[in-house]
Amino acid sequence: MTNLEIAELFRRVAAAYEILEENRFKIIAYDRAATSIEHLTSEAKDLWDDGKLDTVPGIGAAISKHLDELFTTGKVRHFDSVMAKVPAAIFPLLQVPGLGPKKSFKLVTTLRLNNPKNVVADLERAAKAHKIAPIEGFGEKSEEDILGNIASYKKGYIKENRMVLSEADAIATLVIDHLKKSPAILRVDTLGSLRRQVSTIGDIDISVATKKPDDAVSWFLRFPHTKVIEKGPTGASLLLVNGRQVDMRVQKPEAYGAMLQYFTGSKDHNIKLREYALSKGMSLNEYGIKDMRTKKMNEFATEEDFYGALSLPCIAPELREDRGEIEAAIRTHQGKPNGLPKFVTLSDIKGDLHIHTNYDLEPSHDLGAHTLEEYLTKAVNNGYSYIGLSDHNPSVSRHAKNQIVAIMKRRKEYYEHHYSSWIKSVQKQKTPRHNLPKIFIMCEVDITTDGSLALPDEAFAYVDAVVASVHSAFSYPKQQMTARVVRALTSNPKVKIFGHPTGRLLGSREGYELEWREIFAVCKKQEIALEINAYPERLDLPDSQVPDAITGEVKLVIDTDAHAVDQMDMMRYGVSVARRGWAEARDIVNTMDYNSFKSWLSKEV
DNA sequence: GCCGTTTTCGGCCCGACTGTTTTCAGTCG
Repeated sequence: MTNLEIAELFRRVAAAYEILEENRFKIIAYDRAATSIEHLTSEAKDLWDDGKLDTVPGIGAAISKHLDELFTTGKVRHFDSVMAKVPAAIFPLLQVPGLGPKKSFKLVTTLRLNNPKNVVADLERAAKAHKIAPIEGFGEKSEEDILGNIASYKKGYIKENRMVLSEADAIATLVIDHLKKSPAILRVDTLGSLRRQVSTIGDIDISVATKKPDDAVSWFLRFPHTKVIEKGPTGASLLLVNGRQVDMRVQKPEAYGAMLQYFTGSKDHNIKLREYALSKGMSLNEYGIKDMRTKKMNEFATEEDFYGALSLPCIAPELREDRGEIEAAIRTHQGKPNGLPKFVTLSDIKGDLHIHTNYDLEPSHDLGAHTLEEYLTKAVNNGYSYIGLSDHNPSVSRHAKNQIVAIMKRRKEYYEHHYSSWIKSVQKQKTPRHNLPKIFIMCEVDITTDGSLALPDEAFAYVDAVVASVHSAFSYPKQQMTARVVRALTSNPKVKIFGHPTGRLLGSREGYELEWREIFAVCKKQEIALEINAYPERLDLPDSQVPDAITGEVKLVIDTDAHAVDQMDMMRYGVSVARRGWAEARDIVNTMDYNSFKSWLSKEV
């Protein structure tokens, strides 16, 4: 039973309780347990195996006992009996936007929709036949809404096209640049998932501090768009030419901090924060903080002041996911250990170890677009001390073993020769040599289906280190996939990086399944770094798994997988992933200076 | 049903929006 299935089960129990008019806090408890299970980074079953289920927030004695039964027998008699008290056809309806337990129950019972398999289609037919409007509590408008919502349900609204971070970033930058040109606008920030640097973004939300809201809104409306979705005194929404939506909210400077905090979220963070505030006699909302005794509302110009009023240090947006950041902030405030992390920053990064040049080694996958010299120039501009040339290995199907060895030898000579020529030419321009980036001759090697590496042993003499990655057969069962990866990671001591470890592609491919605890243990023992691949469609390791890697004492490396020089600037997205995963500079090997990094890379365990 | 830095009992996030209401219930983020 997967975490998502358990969460779904809890939500159904909560819905059944809601219809049965159970204690509403019990309903909330089940909903929270569902969310909590959903957000876990390891399988609940694994935690149960280890007897660690009681560490999961929202899982107490009662639910824990139910999960015992679930993992032992495959079902929970108590849940079955609760859900049997309500019609089974309500559950599919909960997936339709706008329909919750109460409305679903009313519809199912009044219209006698008994078949859970067809209930959505049956409801649609009933709506078209105008059988919904006469039902008590419904009307013409809600009948119409139900039809519209069923349509969007059928389109799969849940997976509706979210953007990758880089796309959202690019759009937001254009809008922000536009807004900053208005004299009425004093400050501009992103909000929501973009500000928290989540891997995928729905709408772009932007806040503006202004004393002249009307001027700010009308200036915003001058940004090129196809449609004004709404506009009012507090903000406006535009549909852009590319089909994306941008919302802008305005607030006066004196109360700007509370709005920024509220709309940055996440929802879970805000809920936890409001609970904490309440325990101190304060009530939070998007306008400020209300003292429960005096009923006085206090306004805050900045987030620092807002959090400060709660006796907390300002929590970085990347951490606001209710993954323990409020508890950590309390400890920081009290001067206790295990407080908020000392974040890694972009300027801590000293090199990029996963770069593809256009040197043609007749590879298994894509070549890069630029020369070694062009990447070196970019590395100078980015202030790097070193780069790693990690082209894909030569194609195995098109070459004999000795040909591959010859290619790798030739390549090493090519890179060394070109690097020394480049150094000489740059030195003629009077740049001191000690500021120039060094190179590591590496290779991104396929992990083949049986777990061997797609590079002959003899060829390892011509590389400093290897990035091992899976590029095929993504649907192997978990055990087999784990054995395959473990074999690859332990087959040669020059394997130092496990590239894009989950294999996911945002919006198009789920990652493959791995027994992570086993992978972490192997990486720790072999001193192999897990890659945080900064490519926006990858962001892999995912941020949710970074804390587990750190707890498992596994080192991380942030790489861009650049196939062109400009892509080296995607490093910041990888840094965001690390920050969201609470990583500090000491957790990340490419924050080391050249000498330390070189000795780490060349250390053979 | 969960939970604890004023609590192991007595609380439990907050407001907006919508539609059907005539003061509120349900849903959402």
